[in-house]
Amino acid sequence: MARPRSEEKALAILEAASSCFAERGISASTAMIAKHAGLSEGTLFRYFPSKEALINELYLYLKKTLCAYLSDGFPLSATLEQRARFLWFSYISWGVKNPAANITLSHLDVGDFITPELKQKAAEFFPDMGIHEEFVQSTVFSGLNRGFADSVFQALAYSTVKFAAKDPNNAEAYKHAGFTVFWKMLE
Amino acid sequence: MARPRSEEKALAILEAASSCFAERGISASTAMIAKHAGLSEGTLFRYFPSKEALINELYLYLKKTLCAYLSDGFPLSATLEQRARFLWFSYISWGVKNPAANITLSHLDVGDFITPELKQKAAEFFPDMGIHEEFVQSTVFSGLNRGFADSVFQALAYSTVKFAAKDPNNAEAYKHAGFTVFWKMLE
Amino acid sequence: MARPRSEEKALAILEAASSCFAERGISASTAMIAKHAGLSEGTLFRYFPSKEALINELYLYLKKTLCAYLSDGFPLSATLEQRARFLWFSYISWGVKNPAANITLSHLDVGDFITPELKQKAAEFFPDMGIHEEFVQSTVFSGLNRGFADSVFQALAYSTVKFAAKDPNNAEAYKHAGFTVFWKMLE
Amino acid sequence: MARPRSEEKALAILEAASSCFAERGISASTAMIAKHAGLSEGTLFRYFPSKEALINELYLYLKKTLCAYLSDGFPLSATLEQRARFLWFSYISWGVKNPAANITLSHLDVGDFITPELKQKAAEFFPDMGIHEEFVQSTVFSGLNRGFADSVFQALAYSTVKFAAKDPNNAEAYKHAGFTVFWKMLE
DNA sequence: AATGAATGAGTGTTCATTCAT
DNA sequence: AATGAATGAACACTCATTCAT
Repeated sequence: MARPRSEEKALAILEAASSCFAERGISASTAMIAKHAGLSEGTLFRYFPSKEALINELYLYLKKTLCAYLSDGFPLSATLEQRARFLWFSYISWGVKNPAANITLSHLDVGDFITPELKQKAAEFFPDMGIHEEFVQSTVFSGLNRGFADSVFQALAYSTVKFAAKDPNNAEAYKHAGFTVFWKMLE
Repeated sequence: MARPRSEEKALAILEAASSCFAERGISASTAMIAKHAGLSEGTLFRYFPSKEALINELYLYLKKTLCAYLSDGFPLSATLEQRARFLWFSYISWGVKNPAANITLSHLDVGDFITPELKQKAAEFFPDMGIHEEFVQSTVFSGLNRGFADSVFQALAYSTVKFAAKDPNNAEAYKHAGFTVFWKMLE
Repeated sequence: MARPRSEEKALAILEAASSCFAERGISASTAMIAKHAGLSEGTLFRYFPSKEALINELYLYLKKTLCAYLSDGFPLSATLEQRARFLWFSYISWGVKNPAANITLSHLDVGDFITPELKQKAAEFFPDMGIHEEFVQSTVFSGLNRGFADSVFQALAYSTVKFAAKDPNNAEAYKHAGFTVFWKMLE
Repeated sequence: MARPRSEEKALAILEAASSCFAERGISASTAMIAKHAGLSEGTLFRYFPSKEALINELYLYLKKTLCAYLSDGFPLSATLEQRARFLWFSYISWGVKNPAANITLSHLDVGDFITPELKQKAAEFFPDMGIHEEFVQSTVFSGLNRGFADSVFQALAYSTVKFAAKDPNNAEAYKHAGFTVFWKMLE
């Protein structure tokens, strides 16, 4: 099952999977995904040996994409609040711009599709923004498993994106409320 | 008269569904659920006319159970902090004692399986604890859709339960961290 | 499986079966039939040992009922045309008054649910109206299996009832057209 | 390119459906049909998206086949009697040669499986043989719904085929008797 | 390398029939 | 005698995966 060369097709499948999973849940069929990608049913399996493998790769792909977005322009040497603010609003902005990706990621993060190992691996993509350390040393989370803060942060972000997307007129209010909560957690 | 329909079996199905959904997601099969409940496949459908109906009833059942747990001993006339504290620790305690129920509820609350109407109905089971109002009028959430605060609260609670259950030695620490965040949101 | 005494309930089941089969085809469920008869699912099987037996008894019941209707007032010693006319218009009248029975009988007569032996037995219920002989000796059907004439007659009658019921304004025209064809067959 | 979808298999399914429906009625299972066609259950649904669609296509297929048979050698400019005679004997001959098709068509024509629209569409396959007009304007049927004449004709033909097939020694006699009735209806 | 036809286990659901009550 | 809960085989249909082309 040597991976064929067309990176473009692999990407098309990942994007199609993201949008199908967002629309129909993880039970969206491989046939539907292949069709959305403009490929035939069998071809999908030349790029991903199984649906499970596709799901895993999709998880990594989405996290990488998100991570690249967050890194772009990140003010590494700014104050903590400035960095946190940048992180938060970038995160939400990505979610609002990529609703399918956001929904799919929330499905994948909540379900049992992704092994803890893979989640750990994905977490490592995130550049050192000097925030995690603050998080872990904050009054609230000090001494606890780093994943806990992540988990709370993500859940907060998913909810914020969901409500901002559903009620665009108040999007800014949701974003700021979310940030307020986030910032309180760091204090 | 024929054998009466047994409430016990309906409960067995609901419990089996909760544990199967927790383990396999909502796509766990009705056959698997029936087997876990110790019944034949057909019997499940005498108690619940469809999988969808089972899911809806399970949602109400779990919310009711949770609600009863929270109401038990609730200090109606205590200070806000005392009430919030009771609510939080009861919530987490229930989740830790009923991990399958907690996971299943998180699946149901995040997915599209339950209609907003049913969610609303379930929300009405909860006794008036004088907390919602504070929540909604708090500095953070004032003016926003009430569902947003709920959603954030629940996400926080689910994460807390998850980590407390996974790492029982530090359970207390997670619970207190979670409460701290919760309380900050109310201020 | 001794037949219980309540003849009334057996009749209720037969009538319910007739109306359910008319509405839903022979695949109407025994549960539905029992419900229409005002009985519980299991009770049906105390009166008829199986669905197949019910179908067979229903066939005989409907044919008997029809036959009694045709016999009522039959002018045994009138001319052939008068007898034929009476037979025809009675037949159609019964069908129009008992649409469910008519539809159910047409289902049973056309399918393979009823054995030829039973059909033969049912045919013998019909009183000697001195018409069959004419039929068999008519120019058209002389020398052929008596069932052939029956079959054609019934098909003609079913069609006539169907169209008369569907288009009541022209019911009389259909009846007379049907009779004309019938009469031509006897000449 | 992958294996092309084989017209042969679609035909095998249609033929299998025809024979299963003839034997067991329209409730014959898709599994049985697939097995008779020498295919797996799933394959049937690649050729026909649902049982209902299969039934509809089968109806059209059988009507088309019958129509092609009737058209072959039809003496378009002969006298009415000659045309009627050709039509009748061809019809019966086709039915006798294709007993399953004849039985299946009779089930489909009498039941509620085929929409009036589809029946209308199938009727249009039949070439203009200049007989319908005579039929509809005949003394007997003039002024009545065209479907009535059709219905009577078909019922007559189905009965004739049934008896001719069951009693081959007298097949000719049944055919001629049937034609006599048909012809009387046209006069 | 790409295709899509073929597969068969699996899905939610129905139903004739049995049997404990 | 009557009930209706319980059953499990059967149903129409889906789908991840394989493989001939």
